[in-house]
Amino acid sequence: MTTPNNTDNSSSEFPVPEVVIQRLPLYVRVLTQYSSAGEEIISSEQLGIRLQMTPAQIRKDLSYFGRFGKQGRGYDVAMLERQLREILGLDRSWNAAVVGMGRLGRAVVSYPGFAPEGFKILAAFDTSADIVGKTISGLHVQSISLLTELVKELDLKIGIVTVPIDHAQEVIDAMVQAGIKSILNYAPLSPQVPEGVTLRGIDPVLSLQSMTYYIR
Amino acid sequence: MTTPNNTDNSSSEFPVPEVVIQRLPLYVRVLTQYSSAGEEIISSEQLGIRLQMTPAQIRKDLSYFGRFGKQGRGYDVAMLERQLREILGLDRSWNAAVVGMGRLGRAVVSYPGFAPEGFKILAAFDTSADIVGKTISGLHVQSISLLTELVKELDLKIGIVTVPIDHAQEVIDAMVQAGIKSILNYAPLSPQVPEGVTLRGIDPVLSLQSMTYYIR
DNA sequence: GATTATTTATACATTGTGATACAAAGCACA
DNA sequence: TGTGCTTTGTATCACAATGTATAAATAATC
Repeated sequence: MTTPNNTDNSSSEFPVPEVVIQRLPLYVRVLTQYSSAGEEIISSEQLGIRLQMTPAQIRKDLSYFGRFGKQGRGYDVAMLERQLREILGLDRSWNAAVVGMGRLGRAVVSYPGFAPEGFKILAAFDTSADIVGKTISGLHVQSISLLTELVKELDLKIGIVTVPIDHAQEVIDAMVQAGIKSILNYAPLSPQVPEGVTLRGIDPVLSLQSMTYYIR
Repeated sequence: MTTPNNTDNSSSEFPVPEVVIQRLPLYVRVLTQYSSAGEEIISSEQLGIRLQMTPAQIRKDLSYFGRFGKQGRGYDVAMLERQLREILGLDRSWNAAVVGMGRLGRAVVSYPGFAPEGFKILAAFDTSADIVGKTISGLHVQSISLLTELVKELDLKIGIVTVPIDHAQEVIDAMVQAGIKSILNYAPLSPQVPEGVTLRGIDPVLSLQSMTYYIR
C-alpha cells in the first residue's frame, strides 16, 4: 500500500548526485537507532543534529527520491528507513567474495559487522599455494582461477580486495572479468576500473596523511 | 635553499579546500611509485592518468601551494614529493594511541602499513579489566584512565578508535579531553567532535551500502 | 472552528568545485 | 638563434552543491 502523495522522482529521469547516494546510508543508520529507541517520528532537524548537517540538506537529498515527510510533523521513522533501504538495495542481502587471505583478509572475513547488514562473505580466494585449501573462519580458501565459476554459482555480487599492493590491480582485473560490478579495495593504491564498475577504497593511511595537515 | 620561482601561496592567507588536502596524499603515493621506478620527471597528464582525473585539476591543486613545475617539462618527481610531504606534515613521524583492544584493535596494531608511513602506534588502551595488563603485539594495554597522562608523556597526536559502537562517543570525548586533535574512527557511527578536532571514519559497511545502489 | 506552532518541499541565491582555454615559459633541434 | 613542440599556471566559464527563504500542509490548542 503506497500513500497517494508519494510522488516517485527516482524514476531515473536524471541521475542522483553521488554525494547524495553516499549520505543515504548515514540516514539509514540514524533512523535505525531512532527506531530501536522507540521513536516513531523524526524531523530533518533532529537528523541534522545527529549528523552535523543542515536540515535543508537532508530534505533536499530525500526529495530526489520522493516525498516522504509530512509538513508540521516530520518523517515516519520506520517508513523512511524502509524506503531508503529499498532505494539503496538494502532490502535484500548481498553475497561477497574476499580475495587475499593474509592478515588483512582474515580480519575482514572475521569482522562481525558485515553479516547483520546483509553482506555475506561466501567465498575466499588466494593465489598462494600455501593458503589455498585451508579453511579460515569456516571458509574454504579457493584458487583465484575458480573466481569466475564461483561468481556465477554463488551469485557473488561484491568483491573485496585484501591482497598486497603489487597484486591488487590484477586481482581487480580478474574480478571485473568475472563480472563483479562492485569492488571494495583495501590495497593502498588507486586502481583502474572500467565504466560501470563501482570502486570504493578503504585506506586508513590516506586518512591519516590528510589529517596531519591540520595538526602542526 | 629555496628556488626563487617558488612563490609560496600556502602562507594561510586563505584556506585550502578540504577536498584538495585529501587529494594530496594520492599525489604523494604516485610520486613515490614513480620515484622508485627511477623516473625523474612527471607531467600532470601522467599523474592524471594514474589517478583518473584531469591534468588541470592536479595543476590547480598544486597551485594552491606554489609553483612546483617547469613549463614544457613537468614536475621533478623527488622535489614535488618532498614538497608535498612537507605541506602535509609527512616529513616527520606521528605517534598514535589505539583505544579498544578487541579483534579490530588487534588487527589495527598489527597492521604493517602504518609504521613505514611514519605513523607509530605507541600506546594501547582498553576499558575492560580482562584485557588491561595484557601485552598485544608488543604493546602493554593500559587503562583508559591513563590516557591524558600518556598523551603528554609519549607525545601522542593521533587517536585511533576501535571500541564497540556504544562506547565510541565516550572514548572520543576522552580523547578530545586529553588534547588529541586528530581522530581515526573505526566505529560505525558519526560522532560529535568540537571545532578544531579532525575526524576521519573508516567504515567499510557504509561504503558497501552506497555501492549497492549502483548494482541492480 | 479559528489561531498558532511546526515542519516539509521547493524556489532562489550563493558558494564551491571542476573543466576549458590559452598565454607564458621552457626544451629540442636544426 | 629561431622555430616548433610541450607543459605549466591561471583566468574564465560552467555547473554542482549547499544554504536561505517561504508557501503549503499538518498538528495542537483554545
